[in-house]
Amino acid sequence: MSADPSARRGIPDATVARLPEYLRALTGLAERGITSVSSEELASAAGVRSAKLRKDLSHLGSYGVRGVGYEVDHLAYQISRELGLTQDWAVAIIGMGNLGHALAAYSGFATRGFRVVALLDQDAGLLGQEIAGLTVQPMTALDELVAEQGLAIGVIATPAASAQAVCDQLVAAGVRSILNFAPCVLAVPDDVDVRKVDLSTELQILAFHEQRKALAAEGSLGGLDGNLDGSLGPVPKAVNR
Amino acid sequence: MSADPSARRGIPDATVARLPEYLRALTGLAERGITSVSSEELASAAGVRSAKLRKDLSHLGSYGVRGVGYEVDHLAYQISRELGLTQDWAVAIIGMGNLGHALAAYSGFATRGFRVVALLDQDAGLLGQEIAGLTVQPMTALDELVAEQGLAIGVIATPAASAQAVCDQLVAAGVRSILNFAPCVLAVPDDVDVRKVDLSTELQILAFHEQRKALAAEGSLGGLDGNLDGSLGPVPKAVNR
DNA sequence: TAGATTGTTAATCGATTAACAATC
DNA sequence: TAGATTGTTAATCGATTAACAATC
Repeated sequence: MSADPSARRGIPDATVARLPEYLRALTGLAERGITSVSSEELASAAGVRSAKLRKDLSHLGSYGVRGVGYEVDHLAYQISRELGLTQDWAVAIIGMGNLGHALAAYSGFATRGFRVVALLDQDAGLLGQEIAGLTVQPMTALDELVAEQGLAIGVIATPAASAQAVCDQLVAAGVRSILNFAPCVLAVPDDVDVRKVDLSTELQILAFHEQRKALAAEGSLGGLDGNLDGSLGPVPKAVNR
Repeated sequence: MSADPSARRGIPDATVARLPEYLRALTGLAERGITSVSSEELASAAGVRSAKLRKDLSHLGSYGVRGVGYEVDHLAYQISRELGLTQDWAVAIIGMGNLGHALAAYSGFATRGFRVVALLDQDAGLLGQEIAGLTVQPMTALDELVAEQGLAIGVIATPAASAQAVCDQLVAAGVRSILNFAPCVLAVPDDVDVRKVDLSTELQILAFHEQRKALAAEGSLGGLDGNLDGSLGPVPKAVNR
């Protein structure tokens, strides 16, 4: 009802998911020396419609100036603050296989706001090994990491078979935010947040649409639309063009 | 209106995004020798409500038996077919840094339905190097890969700065499905599909919720809710518990 | 038949969009 | 003031959910 910041209480999930993209776009503008931006320009940089951008920003407060636009630095700061990036979050990566190894070295994890404080593995063979400047530790180090480093986010990069056990240990140690790269569903208490990144799921979604396109192209070879007659159409003989 | 398979024409995006999880759950059941499953059981394995599962499956057709449930193998096959996994899709990974290297070796990419046929890099220094059984090729190999191997899906694992150029080359070569790991928005024609996997975005979304929890915990120390009086509340002095 | 479970309906909820009054 | 652009409204669209008739 009001536009005041207490409306912050409930920012829609869909909006929260887009804030990082807005922040990235603003950072890019700032680097190019641009100090002011309209919703139209910022939306275009972030790949959304301007109406959606303005609606999203309206959930944070009223940080623009009518007739002028948004001050780049100020808006970036407000979004950072809303996302909780004005502090550093301690992150641990668990599972030092190919993926965990790459994540440890990946710069995406060194973004402002996050600090990788530990690399863990269940395999005794990897312990003590040095990766990206950190020494691989056993899972038993978790309690101490939470108590002394304020570990808040766990990244699971283990095989699916061990992911739930690792997750249980994270939760037992007090970690309440988990990023799961293992291809499986994790069971957690209500107060724990899990986000999942799943490569094969993404590929499968792409495959669905790619198949659609291939079938549509096939159909259009014989006319406007192979199914204008209302039939069920041919058995979809998928092709690799 | 009708339940016939021609309703396949428009499967909601939200449903498509969940099909891979259902398929994974069914594969798991099949491996354990289970041949029949109810919507309640399958939903629980996939981490959704049974009503949502039944609604999702109703978009594919009528593959269950009232009073009995679903035949595991049959349903798995129907979902596979719908997702386009009954054929093999040729995949190329572009950018052989840490992440690309890990993706090349990652088993998630070797899922049934996909075949990594090429690893590409712009850096001449990496060319010829062998990774996971494949030789790193230059970007100029793209046209041939599309023509001769039916390359359909490109995975961009380059730094953000080169992602758009790589994307343009993929599109020019005829690739219409792209999985983007670079932290940037890609501009593509309407007929090209881009899905994005962004590690730092995921972390930032987790940070948002983690901050919420920390503030809620702090607030509840002093009573039921620090803002019952309708004030704007204290300046959120974020803490690392 | 009696019991079980699907597939569908209808209500609810949340997200998107276009339009425009407010206002710099 | 005139021009520009925000923040908000209201309409639309799509997704979720619970309930239940259909039916094995």
